[in-house]
Amino acid sequence: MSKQAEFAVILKMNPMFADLGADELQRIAGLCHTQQLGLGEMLFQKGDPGDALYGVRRGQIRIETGAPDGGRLTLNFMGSGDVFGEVAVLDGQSRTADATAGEPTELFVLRREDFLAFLEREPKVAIKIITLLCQRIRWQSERMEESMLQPLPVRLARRLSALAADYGSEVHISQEQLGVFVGAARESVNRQLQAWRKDGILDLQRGRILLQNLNKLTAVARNE
Amino acid sequence: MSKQAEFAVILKMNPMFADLGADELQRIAGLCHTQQLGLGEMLFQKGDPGDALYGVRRGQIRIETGAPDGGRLTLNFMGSGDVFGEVAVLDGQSRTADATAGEPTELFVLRREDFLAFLEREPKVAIKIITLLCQRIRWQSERMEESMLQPLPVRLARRLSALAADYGSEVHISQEQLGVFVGAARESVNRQLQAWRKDGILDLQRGRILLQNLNKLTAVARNE
DNA sequence: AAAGCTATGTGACTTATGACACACTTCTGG
DNA sequence: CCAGAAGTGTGTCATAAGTCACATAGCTTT
Repeated sequence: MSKQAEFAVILKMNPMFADLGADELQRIAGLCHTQQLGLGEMLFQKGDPGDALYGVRRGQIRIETGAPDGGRLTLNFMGSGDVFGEVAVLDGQSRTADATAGEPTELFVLRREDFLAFLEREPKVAIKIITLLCQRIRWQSERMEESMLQPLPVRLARRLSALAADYGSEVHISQEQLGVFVGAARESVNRQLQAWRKDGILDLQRGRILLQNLNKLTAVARNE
Repeated sequence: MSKQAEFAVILKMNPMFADLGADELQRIAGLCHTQQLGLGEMLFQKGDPGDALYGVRRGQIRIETGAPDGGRLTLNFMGSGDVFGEVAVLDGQSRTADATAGEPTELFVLRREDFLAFLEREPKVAIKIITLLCQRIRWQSERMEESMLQPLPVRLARRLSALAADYGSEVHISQEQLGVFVGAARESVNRQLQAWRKDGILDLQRGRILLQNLNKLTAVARNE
């Protein structure tokens, strides 16, 4: 498969582009470049202009930010097939976090100027993008309000389920970072995890959580 | 002033359109119609297709929804100069609340089909709209997460300040509805308001709140 | 292997807020 | 003008979650 075709498939997986037609995606993918990064190499840092969208072809990118205590906190991992910077490519605002390669990595790059020129030539696609952004706005306003008001166990279960979807039943994350993700104190996270461990829903190891009963977890996530 | 020019001014006040040029706004305003509503008449109800954006020329529209207990809850008032349905006009999704006229009302109407046809003819405007939507997405994701985690006094102070900006120092709202706005129990709202009353920040009457020291209130809103 | 750092586990305490109960007040319709 | 509804004020209690303090366990660096 050509690089372009490969990129089109990756874009198709992203909700932001999923509703576009195959031909439109092909033409967007035709605008792409590729870029190599060595282990630990920095892709961009906080404050850099958002001048491109990236798709991970192979390797891993860590999205991280300086923590208040001076340490570093990893906010997210982007693995093969993940797309990030969809918003930046559209509005050009500066990056809000750092991105570095956690492994040797190859990226698809869609530059902002190329994409905007394309949208100007293809207003129908621009309108589809507008529709998708609107959906995202609605989704955000519904979810956020609802989600942050949920009790800790629900937020935690949702986050763990999401991580499990990406990384399988063995989630490699510290309880500290999990606390940052769900906006809770480490101790509270620990207490909830302990309770679930006693119920056999999961098991705990240093820096790792082993999901053993994802069904029960998603039941909690649904808050039923 | 012509109706079109009047509508252009109203649109310009809305952050969604504020960055557009005067000529572009004029042309968008040229697409508008007007509509009259008698007191209590319904503009649309929950579930209706979002086929238009509205600007209030005179009168008042109440955005409300059926409450779980069967009563009705007013989510927002739109007065002269307010614009609503900006997202619906772009994505056509169904309305998420009801809208009825709280007074005899005259509206500017910008129909979805007209606006989309315009955007297709003017891709540069479409791209500006995309940029604005992106800003809104960013603003939402930053604010929401932060905002819902604030303690009640901060959320309450922010909401009151916002209401004061729209309606002046005499805010006509029940403590019950204020509770819905900030996601808190009526009693908690009452206790906080009592505390502020004792500090001379505001005074309370049935169905009304009189802001007497907006500076102190905004200080609380900044959470300093 | 010793030392030391980082992550985890847990108890004690505090605080914010929701839930319930009830009294009191103001408004509104017949 | 009266009855009932709607809005408000307040006390009591329960609970979720943060904070602090400290013990323990597992990696890792000489």
